Amino acid sequence: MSAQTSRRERLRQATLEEIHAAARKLLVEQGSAAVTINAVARQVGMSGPALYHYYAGHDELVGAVTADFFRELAAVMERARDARAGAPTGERLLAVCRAMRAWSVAHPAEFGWIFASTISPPNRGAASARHQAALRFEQVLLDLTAELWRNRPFPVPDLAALPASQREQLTAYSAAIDGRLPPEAAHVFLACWIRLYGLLCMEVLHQLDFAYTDMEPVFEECLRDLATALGIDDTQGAAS
Amino acid sequence: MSAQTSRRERLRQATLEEIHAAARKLLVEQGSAAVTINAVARQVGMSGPALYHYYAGHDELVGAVTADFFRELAAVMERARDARAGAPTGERLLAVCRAMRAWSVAHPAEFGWIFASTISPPNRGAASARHQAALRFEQVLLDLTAELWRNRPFPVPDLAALPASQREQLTAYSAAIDGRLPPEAAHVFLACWIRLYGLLCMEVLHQLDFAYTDMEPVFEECLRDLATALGIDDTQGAAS
DNA sequence: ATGTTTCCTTAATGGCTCTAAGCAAACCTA
DNA sequence: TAGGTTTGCTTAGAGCCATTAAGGAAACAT
Repeated sequence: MSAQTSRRERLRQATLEEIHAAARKLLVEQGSAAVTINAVARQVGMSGPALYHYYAGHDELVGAVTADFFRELAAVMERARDARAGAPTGERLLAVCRAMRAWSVAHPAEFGWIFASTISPPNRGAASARHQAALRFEQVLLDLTAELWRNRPFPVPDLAALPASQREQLTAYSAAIDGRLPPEAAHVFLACWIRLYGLLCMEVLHQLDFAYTDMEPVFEECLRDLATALGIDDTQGAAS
Repeated sequence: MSAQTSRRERLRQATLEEIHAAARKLLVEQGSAAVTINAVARQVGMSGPALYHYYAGHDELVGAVTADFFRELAAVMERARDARAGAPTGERLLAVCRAMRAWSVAHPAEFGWIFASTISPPNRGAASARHQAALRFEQVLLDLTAELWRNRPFPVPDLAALPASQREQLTAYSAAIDGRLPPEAAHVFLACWIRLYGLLCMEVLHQLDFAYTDMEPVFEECLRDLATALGIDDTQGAAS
């Protein structure tokens, strides 16, 4: 294993990229069921079982491609954050949320894989690429929220007033994120996360078509709620 | 076609029930992918293509079973509503929400089919059993909310202050439900619906496992928010 | 120059969806 | 009650899929 990437290694990486691109193309153009080992291999120009030199099976291929999507989404969010490097934290957080929605709406099939997939065993482990990518994704929002908390703590509930079960879970989660948010603040963070993510899922999976087809105003409304909960004074107008 | 159910018809119904039960058993015990035409037929005791006498294909079978789940969920909610026939509307509404969660958590695989499924073309039509069942399901919450609105109108936003797109959509939806809620009230109803359904999806699809494993307190918290939004004074304590 | 590793191939097994062809029992009707 | 028709099933088969096995040829390492 040389430190410098060998020719072989470069070729292999190129092939992997080609495989991922083929899988994504099939997903977007023909839906989830069309992403089969055989179809992907055909698209790439090799036949069938050759793909097993790159992935142990269908589930692993799907996991790798899903991790790609996660990374792409995280990258889009990070870019939105970094594009406003000097701006107030709250403004950056809202921009990140909007970037998240923009990507999700523009890539519904990909978002569907990220969210609606039952996570198959090979991708369940904490070491899996899928999980790593999910962490990075979570991190973007967590970082900004922690920054917000440090700069100007937002209102939090009284920890003692919460049910014991919830208190314990929040304490454990606070520890898991190295105490960057105390349990009470983690409570608010998770509540925001739930509303944001939940709304996006409803939109992308078309659960609200019976009433809403254009969800943009609903999303902005949700964002205003979150801004209030996080003590972001929305002096800059919400983009529309 | 006799008005009285013929012997043939009774047998056919019994077979249909057996098929549905077999499909559900496979779903619950071995997951979504195990529900194949062949496996279901094997379970029922007939072999393969016989099932095509009952359903035109895999999608239609899935749609029929999913509609069953929808109906079962709706029935559970209706029962919760009717068990408190004399009680205040708000209390009944909360009971219905809790019943909805109880069923969903107790039947995650079934809920997954209801929610997380991309709705396949044969089940997309407004006349499909799936859609009918979804309507009945929506109805339970809508009825109670409309009753609430008639008895003691809850606070609503100013329609004129909403974006034009949203205003139009709410007006159309209000008309679609025969004006039982005016557009402003429909706005509040839909906001509640989104939070409730969204949270449930996150829970059942395990999107929050990284922080919460016991979501019961989170759900009760959400319910308190909804009660506030709907002007339900929660004098009776929330069951815990 | 030789042995090893890597990448790919074809062959084959067994499962899946779905169509086609056909048999037998149940039903209606005359 | 004898006739044809409808219904419920069967097996056969085409074409897809995932996955394993066996082997060939090129690239690489020494």
